[in-house]
Amino acid sequence: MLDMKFIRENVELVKKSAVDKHISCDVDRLIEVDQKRRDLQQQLDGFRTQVREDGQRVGLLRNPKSDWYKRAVAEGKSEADIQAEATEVQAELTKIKPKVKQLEDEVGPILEEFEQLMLTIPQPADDGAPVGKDDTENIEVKKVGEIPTFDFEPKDHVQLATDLGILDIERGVKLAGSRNYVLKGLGCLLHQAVLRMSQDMMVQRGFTPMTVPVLVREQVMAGTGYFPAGRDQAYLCERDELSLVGTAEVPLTAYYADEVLRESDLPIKLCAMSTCFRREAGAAGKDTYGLYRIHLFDKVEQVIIAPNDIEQSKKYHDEILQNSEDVLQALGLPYRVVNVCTGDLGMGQAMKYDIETWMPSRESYGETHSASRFYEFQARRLKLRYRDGAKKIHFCHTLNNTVVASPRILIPLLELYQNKDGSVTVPEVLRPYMNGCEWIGPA
RNA sequence: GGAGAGGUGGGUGAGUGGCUGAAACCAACGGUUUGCUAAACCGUCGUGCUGGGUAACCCCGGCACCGGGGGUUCGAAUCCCCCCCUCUCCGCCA
Repeated sequence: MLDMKFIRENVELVKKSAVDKHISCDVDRLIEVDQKRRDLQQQLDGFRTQVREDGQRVGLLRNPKSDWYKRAVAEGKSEADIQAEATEVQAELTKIKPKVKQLEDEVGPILEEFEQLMLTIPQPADDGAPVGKDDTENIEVKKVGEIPTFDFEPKDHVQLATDLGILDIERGVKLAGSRNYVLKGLGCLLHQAVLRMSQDMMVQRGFTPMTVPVLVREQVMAGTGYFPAGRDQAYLCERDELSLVGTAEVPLTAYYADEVLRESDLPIKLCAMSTCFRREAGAAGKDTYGLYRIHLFDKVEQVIIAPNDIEQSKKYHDEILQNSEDVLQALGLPYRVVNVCTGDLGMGQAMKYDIETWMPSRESYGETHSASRFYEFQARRLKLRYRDGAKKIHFCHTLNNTVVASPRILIPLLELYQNKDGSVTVPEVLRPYMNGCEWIGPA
């Protein structure tokens, strides 16, 4: 969410940035509703002032112990006069009541519309983000690692893992429909090893590991920017008014919502391993093969809650990017980093780096990580604030990045570590997490 | 699921119809005192929206907010209704 004052003063900029992001929103209507809201509020405030002041007078005139009453008596007014005055004032206020009620009825829907509209205005992209229409216009920032060549015909991860008996897509679909799977045996252990290794790295780097709810309230989804626009992407448990999160970013970022932190508490660095649920609505027919686009996966996520300072935000953005790069380097996977263009940025993101890991079967880099910086966008929605040394309150800045998401990361991992005989070598860093297992062979 | 208690400012907690946006205490911040620490004393100390003046940091007003939403009343933290949440006991399950 943006500051309404900022929107009022930068209408054209806000409009343009929405166009650049390919997000439709009605800024003109917002300006209109805002004006109306302020006009009505002022009228209403005027009436309320009168009701308060005159109402108090009634009370004082009716109270023989009050100064007002004594003063009136001193001025020679009779008991009857005083009571008559009170009754008169009261009668006037009774006449005002319907006017107040009418204004209140008018302002209610306006306020509601105002709030709804505010939620649809995207965060303008940072100058550092390239302007572009979609992911084809993202700009490569760097490439790390060699793309290996095989001296045999490599298998894709589905073939490979199915042959090894560590992946069962058919029965996953039987249990839960398309885009589901079952990892078994060493496949399950490999999946968990990647997650555990990554989490340990984050803990070593000072991130507090958390176990968080993955079924959260509406406000938490809206606060992080996933609702209302992304509603169709979430699994809703409507009976309980809760939604399954698509990422632990949601509960982590909202953890301190509605609170005022101390500046000395910042930055707050959190990470969480959680299951992620995604409907993938509108993705029908896209990436239907294998473990790339699935409804349920596990992910270690990192979140930084930072002070309201653009330079620091940029610094932390680099930091969370580096953390994830280090995970890929530890795993020995070749990847590249792209600066995501405006057309591919989400609602609240000012800037985003995606990390794409080389996936032989796709003959391309595939997105495995997404490092976003939001400035105040999420914090405003969440009322996530801190008090500085001068006791002034500011909204925090928030950032997040994938540490590792599995099984998607198993696609490059399995494919790149496969051997001619159909076995897979376990990367060294993962072996301690797999009881020393060095090698996955046919069952 | 049943019974009871309760939700008030950063915290504890008073307040049952009227100068109460809210006592007191604690924490925090500023100051005095001080060889250091500590203590004592004085002062400041909610948030949001909004109007106006100098408009960067500032100053003066208005309104809203005492879990949420409705209602009664000239006037509601205080009375009534609905909902949510927390705690305790019982039951049930692990």
